[in-house]
Amino acid sequence: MSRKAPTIHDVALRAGVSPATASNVVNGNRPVGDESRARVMKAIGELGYRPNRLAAALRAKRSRLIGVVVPEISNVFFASLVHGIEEQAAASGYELVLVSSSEDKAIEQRRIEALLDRQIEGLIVVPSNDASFAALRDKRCGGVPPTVLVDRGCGSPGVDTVGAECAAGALAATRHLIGLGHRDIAVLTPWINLANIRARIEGYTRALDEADLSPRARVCVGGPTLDGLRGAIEQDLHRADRPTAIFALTNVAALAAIKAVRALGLDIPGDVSIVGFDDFDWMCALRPYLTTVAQPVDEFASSAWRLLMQRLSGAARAEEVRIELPCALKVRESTGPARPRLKIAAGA
Amino acid sequence: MSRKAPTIHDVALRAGVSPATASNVVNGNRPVGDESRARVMKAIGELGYRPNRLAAALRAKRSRLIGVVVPEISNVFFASLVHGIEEQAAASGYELVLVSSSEDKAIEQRRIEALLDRQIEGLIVVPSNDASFAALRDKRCGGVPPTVLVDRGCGSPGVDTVGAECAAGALAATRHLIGLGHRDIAVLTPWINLANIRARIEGYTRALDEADLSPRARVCVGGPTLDGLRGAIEQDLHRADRPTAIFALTNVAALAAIKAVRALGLDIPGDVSIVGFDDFDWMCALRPYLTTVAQPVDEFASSAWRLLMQRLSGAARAEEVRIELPCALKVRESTGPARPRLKIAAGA
DNA sequence: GTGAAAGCGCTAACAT
DNA sequence: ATGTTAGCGCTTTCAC
Repeated sequence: MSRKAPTIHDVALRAGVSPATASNVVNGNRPVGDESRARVMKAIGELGYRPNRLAAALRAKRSRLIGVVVPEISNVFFASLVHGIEEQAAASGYELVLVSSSEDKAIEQRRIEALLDRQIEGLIVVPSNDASFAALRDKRCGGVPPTVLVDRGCGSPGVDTVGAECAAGALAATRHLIGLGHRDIAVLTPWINLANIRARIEGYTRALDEADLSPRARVCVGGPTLDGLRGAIEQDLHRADRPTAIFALTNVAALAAIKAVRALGLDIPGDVSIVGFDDFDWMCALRPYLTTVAQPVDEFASSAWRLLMQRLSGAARAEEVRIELPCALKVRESTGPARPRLKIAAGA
Repeated sequence: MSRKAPTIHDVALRAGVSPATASNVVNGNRPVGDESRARVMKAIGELGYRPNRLAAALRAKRSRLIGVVVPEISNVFFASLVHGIEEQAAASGYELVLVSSSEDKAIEQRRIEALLDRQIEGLIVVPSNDASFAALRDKRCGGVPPTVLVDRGCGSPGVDTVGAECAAGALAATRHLIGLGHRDIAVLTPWINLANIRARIEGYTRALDEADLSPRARVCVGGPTLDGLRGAIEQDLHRADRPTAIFALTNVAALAAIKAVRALGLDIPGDVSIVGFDDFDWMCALRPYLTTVAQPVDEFASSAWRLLMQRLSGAARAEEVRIELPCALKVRESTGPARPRLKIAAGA
């Protein structure tokens, strides 16, 4: 901050070449003679020149900035996703501008506008709702940069999407529970208006159907917060015909289910079996290790990046690409055979 | 992307005012007459004008971009920190450019250079090592923007820092263990060359001293990865005089300790008590709920942001500010009375 | 292979 | 209160 930083002009001056040539050795946009190149390199070293990427971006209309939008950075799932994306970005000479929507549609729109104003070249979004992207596109009349939707909004028309085979994952999980003898299986979910969640519910429903258990389907909706989810499932757990198994459709829902079951003094999986969603280290550290439907989050990140780069390089086909990656059911300790319900001990 | 976006020039033209006036209604830098203001607003609406923040930043030399550097985004602690910072940034009209150092000094330097090239106005860094910032400053000969170091590098000269009272936290944790009758308490840590870690070790050592247990101090160093940490503590656990308690100095170390103890078929806290570091939801979901030293991560974020904004506004004093926030020992279920060691069951 | 010149879109001086 | 002008630092025609 002492005296103002040298510009490419200074470099050119010192090297006795034109700014254009200096620029060309820095960016390799066009061939440069060995003689000139050497002198420019020398000048750069002596001056400690660093290019101003802001100016370069303005002129070249290439910011090499990618906007990343997630509902909640502190959610392990999204944090892992961002981690994966950042790795790719660093390797490709891009930087990430990260914003959070807090699961709020209005905030999301506002934050995305901020990203667009910054001339980001592309967008990777876990939208707060399935219609987010369509809304954005409508408002901007098509003036939206290449975008990839991840985890949510999968299959939206006109945009590349990456997601999991949620229905299949949920089907496997529910079958597992039914195979264990469970007949009262509750689903715990933050909401039901997202397609990926609906797919999970559909998988659940299908499994129930197969076993003629459809009438016993029950879905607890608790909102995005831990407390809300916990409250929702606790209510269900208080009923006389309380579920003997809970299928939590997100990692936060799984946490909520565990806490609720504990709070009632019930045993996992003795009284209540639990299947979660997503798979992270802490889920198999303390007991019981959680049975869960693992989503391939690293592949989410790499697929999303690949798709985005294809769009940016113009190498992509006109139609949207829709990637669906398989989930893996990890059977661990939180699920066990169904047992007859005991009353909750008074005062427990 | 259809036809090129309107510029402030177009707005001015349509409103019948000068670009300067249009700019002034957009930015409120100088007062504008009601008449002109209204016409500019109208033009903006009709054209769907959005300012190009890249150009504005270049001209005004104010990017309103803050660089954030963390060792590992997927680590819950850092993810929570970033979450907190992003909230503040959004509220203050800034955006965050997020990079990860992967705990690697060279990568860190490279990524920070990339941030500086983008003319970020400030830097919030969890450095990969205590000397990172000094190295950066040396290399750039003072050409470094306002910076706040968080979690690590606390007390570094010439830079604002935010951290926890690690020694006190560790002292409390170790006293708790000693009070439970433990005499062989191992520390598990990724490394010992970071000041915050050394402070934790110092707190541990002090507590040992108080109880005349100094000769029994043992520190297992396992590197940053879960597997490395787990391997390190497993070795110690295999010894005949294995520890009856483990004090893990990071959340990853805690996870490693738990996994290692489990793998040996030992009970927590029956055979081995564990105290962790940091506090997150999953730590008190599955059993046993983890006793841990909680760092006030949200306050880390808000303090760091406040400090940075003070520097940016010039409202800060010349000397560096050093903030140390208290930790809280959360006593839960993973710590219990020391019991005589039993042999590890053969074949377990 | 190299240079001269024109701006990217915006805002800060300096006018009035 | 408003307009005019210059130029942030860079890249890119277009010449040679």
